[in-house]
This record gives sequence, structure tokens and C-alpha cells, in this order.
Amino acid sequence: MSGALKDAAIRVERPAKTLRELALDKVREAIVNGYFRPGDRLVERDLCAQLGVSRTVVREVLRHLESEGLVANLPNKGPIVAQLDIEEAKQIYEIRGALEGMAARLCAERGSPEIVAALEESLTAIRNSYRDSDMAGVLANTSSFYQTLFTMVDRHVAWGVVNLLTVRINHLRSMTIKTERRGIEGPLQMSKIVDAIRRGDGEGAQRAAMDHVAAASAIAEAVLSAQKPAE
Amino acid sequence: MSGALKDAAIRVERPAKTLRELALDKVREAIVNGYFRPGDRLVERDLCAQLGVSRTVVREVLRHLESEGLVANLPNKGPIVAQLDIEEAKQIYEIRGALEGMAARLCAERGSPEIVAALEESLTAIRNSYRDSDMAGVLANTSSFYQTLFTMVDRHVAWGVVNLLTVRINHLRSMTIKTERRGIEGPLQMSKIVDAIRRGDGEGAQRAAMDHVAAASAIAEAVLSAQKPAE
DNA sequence: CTACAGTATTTGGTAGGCCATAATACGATT
DNA sequence: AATCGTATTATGGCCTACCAAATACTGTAG
Repeated sequence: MSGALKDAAIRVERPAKTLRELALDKVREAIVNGYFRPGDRLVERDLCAQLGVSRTVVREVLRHLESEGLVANLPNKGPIVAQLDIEEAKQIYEIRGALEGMAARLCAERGSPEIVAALEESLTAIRNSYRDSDMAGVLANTSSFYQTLFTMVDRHVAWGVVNLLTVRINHLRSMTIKTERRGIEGPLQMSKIVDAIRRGDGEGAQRAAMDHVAAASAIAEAVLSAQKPAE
Repeated sequence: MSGALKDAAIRVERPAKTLRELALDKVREAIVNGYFRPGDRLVERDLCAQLGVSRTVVREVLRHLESEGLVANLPNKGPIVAQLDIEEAKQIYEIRGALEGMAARLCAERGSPEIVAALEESLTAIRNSYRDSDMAGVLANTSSFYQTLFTMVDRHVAWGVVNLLTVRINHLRSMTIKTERRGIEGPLQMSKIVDAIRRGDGEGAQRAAMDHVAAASAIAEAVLSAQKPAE
């Protein structure tokens, strides 16, 4: 087994994604970027037609998304795109705060210059994306900032959890980053995280990370409660 | 819509679980309690026969378990019961520490006597289960202790995350609770959590919860590294 | 205009088949 | 005898087709 692992270095990387995985990505994408809106019904046969795959595949995909929390299943009525209620969103932000705070602290305690360098690179990318008003870029680079935070201290499981939760609030994220002044404050708060990590200040890094998430959460709450009555 | 929600209180609780859900529970159970061992292949057609359901259902179940992390899918080889490596287990314990610590702190800050009462009830149940050497009972009551911790402050999402992670280390849990002296130390640590909550000491409750998980993690690590060479 | 019966829609689930790939066994060739 | 190629088997991935039950819709009769 360890031999097999070593071989992994030269193992040919085959992109042999199964049809199911491709479909999964497509549908998840479609939900995340709003092609399917919360509450929309996801009729199996329609999806079959749209995706060009069989019901077998569609059903597996729907199951998968269900367990990811992106799809809810009404009994005998079928799957719909999950509604995000404000309470749940707040909880998700809170969990992210706990985990990202933990990761930030670990990064600070590790005290490796590579971490700081990697984070700064992401941060620059975020600033550039903001400057270019490339919101998709902001999201992607913010994700990569946090991914760095987790993976540099080998917290892949926690990163997985955060990632899973994040897709559920993705459309909120895209709204919060568009908020006035977020282009300045967001990166500022993130740079505070990096500063604390550079100083080796675990406590401070944790607090800074939690602050940043808390700020995002507050904006999200405002956005969500502002649009709720409109429905 | 709000009307429908109110009705939920009287809505008959129909056990009309779909076949798929029943099968899911069965297979998950089988994995968790060791009927299927880590690394075992889960051959679709065999499962069909054993469960008495069609391949469609089996496949959906496997997909679901895959996304829960209980099943791994080797490309071109099919699903196997996921192997739990020691690194991953430690990370899971760490995440639990962060989240249970958070919940404990929130409980303390809430300062409600009902929380304390409910926790003490679970704790007594745990002690009784230990006294009767009812290990399944210990696990169940420990779960319910933590469930209380989360749900009393309405952190259902976090509880879901913890639950999801916990099934992956379930067999570790059953080993750690059997450890010498765990029957005394475990409840003792948990009572420290309750004490801190009773005092309204958020900080202390968080630390106590994290300590408890850390202790479990240490035991799990010892158990796991002791059995690994044996394989 | 309302109640009711019939109809369409859609999910939950089953059966069975086809193809591709991987592993294994088996035989042939050197 | 060792190796190389080939047939077989096992299995996953994917598809079509079908049925039953629940739900939503619709048109008609009273």
C-alpha cells in the first residue's frame, strides 16, 4: 500500500470523470449560480432531457445534492432547490467562524513564512479582482485564501466541511461581496488575519478570522431580511 | 407557508420512510457496527440480494454514503467501506472539539436552568449505562448529551455536522469508551462541562468541552496506532 | 357554482439488458 | 519453463422500459 502511494507521484492523471460526476457538477453549478432558483422543482425527466443523461444518473445526482443540503426532497412531490432560511445561514457563518478561526490560529502557531506568502498571494488576487470588478474572481480567490489557511496546516477534513457549507450560502456570498465598501473592508479584515499569523499571534489570528466571518454574516443577514419581505 | 409550518405540530408522524431510506439506514448501520469492515468491497449486485431491493436503490444508497464519507469509490473498481486513517480521525476529533466547545459556551452564556437539567439527565443515563456495562447505551446517551448541547441553543446545523463526522469514527468511539478508567473519567469531564454551564462560565465550558474531546482523541490515537501494525 | 370523477404528471421502485474495463485463468509459443 | 496473448468472468456505469401510488389538474354533471 505504501508502495502504491509512492507510485502516485507518477500515476497518470486521467480525467476519466464519470458521466454522473459531470452531471453532478453541472447541476450543482446551475444551483449555485442561480440558474435554478431556491424553491424551483427539479423534475427528474426534465433534468434527463436537459442534461442528456438517463434517469439513473439524474437520481444519483439528486441524492448526492440532497445530502449536500443543496436540494430538499418533499415526500411524494419530489426534489426542489433548497430554500435558505436566515437562521440556517447564520449558523453556517458561525460554524465557518469557528473552523476558520481554528485554522488561522494553527497557521499562526506554525509560524511558517510560506503560509504567509501563500496567503498574501491570494489576498493580492482578491484585491485585483475587486479592482477589476470581477466578482466571480473575488469569490474564487477568497475560497483559495481559506483553502490555503486549512491545507497549509493539513486540515483537509475541516476544509471539506467548510466547503460543503459554503456552497449552501454561495448566492449570499455573491451578494455580500457586492455590498458597498466590502471591497475595502473585506481585504482589510483578511490582511489582519495574515498580520496576526505573521506575528505568530494565534489568539489574534483566530479573532481576526472570526471577525471577518462575523462581518460577512451581518451583511448576509441584512441582505436576506431585506429581500425576504419582497417575496 | 407559515400556516403549513404551524400545522407541522399536529401533522401525523408517518413512518412512511421510503425504501431507499430504510436501505440507507441498514447499510450505514452495517458499516458502523462493523458488519462490513473497512476495506470490504460493497458489490452492488450482492447488496441488492442482501437487502432485497433493486440496483437503483442500492446505487443511490452508495452515493449517499459516499458523500457521508463512509464509503469510498475506487475508480473502475467500485465502492468499498472507507478506511479511517489516523490523521483523519484526529482532524475529526479536532473539529468536534471546536464545535462542541462553541456549543458549550453558548449554553453557558444562555444560562438557562433547563439546559443544565437536560444535560444532567443525559449524564446520569451515561453513568447508569457504564454501571451496567451497556456500551451501546453509553454511546447513545453520550450522543444525546451532545445533541442537547447543540439543540438547546438551536444549533441544528452544527449538530448535523458533528453527527455526520461522528459516524465516521463510530467504531473508534466504541473502543475508546471501553478503555480502562474511561468509565470514570469520561463522565467526570462531562460533568465539568455542565458545572461550567451552570456557573455561566462560557470560557470554562468551552475549555471543558474541548478537553473532553481531546482526551477521547488521545485515546483513539493510542488505540488506532496500536492496532495498525497488527494488520 | 360546486362537488366529484376521471386524467395527466411525477415520484418511488423494479427488471433487465448493453457495454467497457479489470482481473483472472488458460492456453500457446518460443 | 517462462512469457506472452487471449478468452472468460466479474463488475460498475449507463440505459430503456415498465408499474404502482400519490398528487395536481380539469372538465362535467348536478
